[in-house]
Amino acid sequence: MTASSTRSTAHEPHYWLMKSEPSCFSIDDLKKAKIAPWDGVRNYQARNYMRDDMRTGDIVLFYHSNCAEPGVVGVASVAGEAYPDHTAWDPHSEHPDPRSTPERPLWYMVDVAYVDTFAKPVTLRILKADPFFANMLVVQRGQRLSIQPVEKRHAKRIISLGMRK
DNA sequence: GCCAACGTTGGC
DNA sequence: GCCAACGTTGGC
Repeated sequence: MTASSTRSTAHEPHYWLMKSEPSCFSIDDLKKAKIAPWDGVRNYQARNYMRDDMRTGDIVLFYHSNCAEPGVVGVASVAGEAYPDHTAWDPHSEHPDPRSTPERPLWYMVDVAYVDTFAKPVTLRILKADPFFANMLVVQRGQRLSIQPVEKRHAKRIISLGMRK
């Protein structure tokens, strides 16, 4: 084990669920963009996941929230490690925060790359109805965190459900 | 549109 | 450090 190997060698990807309101940024928007910064996160826990725990190649379950059929609609991947969210110090952005400056960034983001859109969305209703998913964060009452770690077994099952015609 | 649950703010 | 008030999230 060399000093550089901890981060630079291939590792088991981690799995994440990332929420977006489709009226704001949908999986179709990501498909068109191919790769996009996940900006605007203004929650410390979600920031910490992006800044401290996400690695290039991690798998993202793209979740549509606050819409008619909330649920996982496709797959993306983390395209690079976190960097300062410059929209925070832009007073004209959607989520300005004057506490964050280029010298002392408060908020961070990662780039996310489009991978695939599910043939059939795996809706929150489906997840809640299946005991296999019972301890996923997203099905817990009152869970609002917009970026959540997901167990590999849950991610694998959701992806296989979603890909099924 | 309603509203419960949550995270943050700020007075004390 | 407590906690009430407030703004936000997000399912329904």
